[in-house]
Amino acid sequence: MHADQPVRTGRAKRLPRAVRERQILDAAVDVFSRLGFHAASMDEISEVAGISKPMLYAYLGSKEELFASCIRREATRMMEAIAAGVEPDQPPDVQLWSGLRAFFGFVGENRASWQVLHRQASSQGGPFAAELADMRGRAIGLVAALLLHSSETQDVPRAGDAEAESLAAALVGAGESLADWWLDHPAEPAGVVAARLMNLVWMGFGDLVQGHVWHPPNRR
Amino acid sequence: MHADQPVRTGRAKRLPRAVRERQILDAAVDVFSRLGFHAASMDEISEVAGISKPMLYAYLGSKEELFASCIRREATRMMEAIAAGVEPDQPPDVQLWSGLRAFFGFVGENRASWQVLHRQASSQGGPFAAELADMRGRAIGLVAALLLHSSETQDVPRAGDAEAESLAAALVGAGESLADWWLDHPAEPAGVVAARLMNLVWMGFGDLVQGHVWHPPNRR
DNA sequence: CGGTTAACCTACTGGTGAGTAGGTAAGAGT
DNA sequence: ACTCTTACCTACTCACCAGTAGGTTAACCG
Repeated sequence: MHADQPVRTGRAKRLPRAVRERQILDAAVDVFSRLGFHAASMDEISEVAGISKPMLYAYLGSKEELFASCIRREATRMMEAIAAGVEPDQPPDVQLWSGLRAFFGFVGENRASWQVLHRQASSQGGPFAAELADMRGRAIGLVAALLLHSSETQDVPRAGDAEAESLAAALVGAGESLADWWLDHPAEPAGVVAARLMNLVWMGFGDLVQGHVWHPPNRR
Repeated sequence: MHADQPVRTGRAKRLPRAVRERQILDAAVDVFSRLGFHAASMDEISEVAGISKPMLYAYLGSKEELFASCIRREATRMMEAIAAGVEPDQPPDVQLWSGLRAFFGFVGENRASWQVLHRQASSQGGPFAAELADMRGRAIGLVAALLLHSSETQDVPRAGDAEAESLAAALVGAGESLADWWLDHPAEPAGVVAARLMNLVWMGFGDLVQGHVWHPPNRR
C-alpha cells in the first residue's frame, strides 16, 4: 500500500520534521490496521517507519495520541475524497450515487485507512470512538439534507427532520457495514458494491424482487 | 446486565463444574465486551466470575480458547433467538419483519453479547472472525432463500442466486451496522429500529420520499 | 469415620511492551 | 573552523499479564 522503508541499518538519514511525521503516521496506520490498537507495539511502528522509538514519542506523543492522530488524519482524507466526488447540482439520486462511488472508491484504495477508522477506532472506547462519531455525524447530516431536499421536490409533506436523520443514519450504517464486508471479499470491484447499495436503499427489496432496478443516467 | 458476584472474600463456595463454567462465560462476555480481547485480562475475568485464575485455565483453557467459547455460545444463542422469532408460513415481507424484530430484540436484551460478537470478534483476525463469518453466512443464506422465494411468487425471471445472495449480504450487513449504531443510541426502542430498517430495505428511499411506507399487517 | 476426588487457593515465573535517561552526530548559521 | 540546534540513537526501568507449580479444604463414598 504505502512504500515500506528498506530494512533499518544503523542510523537513519536526517529529514525535516514534517516529512518524518508523515512517514510515522503512514507506518502507524499500517501497523494499527493489521494488529489493532492494543496488539500494535510502538517498537513495531518505529521499525516500519524506519526510525527509533524515542522519535515517536518526541514527535507524536504517547501511543494514544499517535492513534488519535491517525484517526483524525484518515477521517479528514476520507471526508475530502467524498466531498470531491459528489456533484452538487444533480438530482438527489445521482448525488447519492456519486457519493457512494466516492466512498467505496476511497475505501478500495485505502483499505488500511478504513480498517483503522472503522474497526479499530470503534472497538476502542472513549475519545477514539468519539472522533469517529463526529465524522459519522457529519456524513449523516449530509445524507439527511439530501433526503429532505429530495422529498421537498416531490410535494409530500410528511418527511420530518427526525425521520430523515434516522434514515440517513441507517444508510450511513449500511455503507460502513458493506465496506467492512467488502474488506473480506476484495474480489468485487468498487462500482459493483456501490451499485448494490444504491439499489438496495433507493429501490428496496419490494421493488427489486419485481424487477425494478435503479441505474445511473448514462453520461460517459 | 448479568448479576455480578459480590466482592470476593476468601474462598468461594464449591459449585459443580457446569455451573461455574456458565458463570465464567458470563463474566468473560461481560469483560470482553467492555475492554476488547487484548485489553481484557484473565485476572479481571476471574475476579468478575468470583473465582481465582487457575480455575479459568482448568475449565476453559487458554485466553484464546475462552474467547472462542464466548463467541460460539453467544452466536448460538442469537441464532436460536432469531429462529424462534420467525413465522415460517407468512409472506416474505412479514417473515423478514419478524426476523428483524427477533434480531433487534436479542441485541437489545444482550448488548454485551452483541458487542463481543460483532465488534470484538471481527476486529481480531483469524479463527475468531471465521467463527463469526460462519454465523453470518448462515444468516445470509436464510435471507437469500427468502428473497428467492419472494421473487418466485411474482412471475419475474431475473433474480439469480448470486444476485439474491449479494443483496442478502448487504441486508445482513445493514442489520449488523444498524445494531451497532443502536449501541450508541440506546434510547430508541427495538421495534422502532427494526421498523426503520424494514422500511429502508423493503421500500427504499425512492418510495419513502414519496410517502409510500411499509407497515406490518395489524394482527395483535 | 478414614480416604479419595475435585473444587479451590496463594504465590510465583517469564515475557513483553510503554515510556525515558542520557548521549551522539549531522547540518545550519556565523 | 566552531558552536548550536535538532534529528537521532542505545540501553535501560518498571509495570502488567498469561500461564503454572504446588498446596489446601470441602464434599462425597464406603
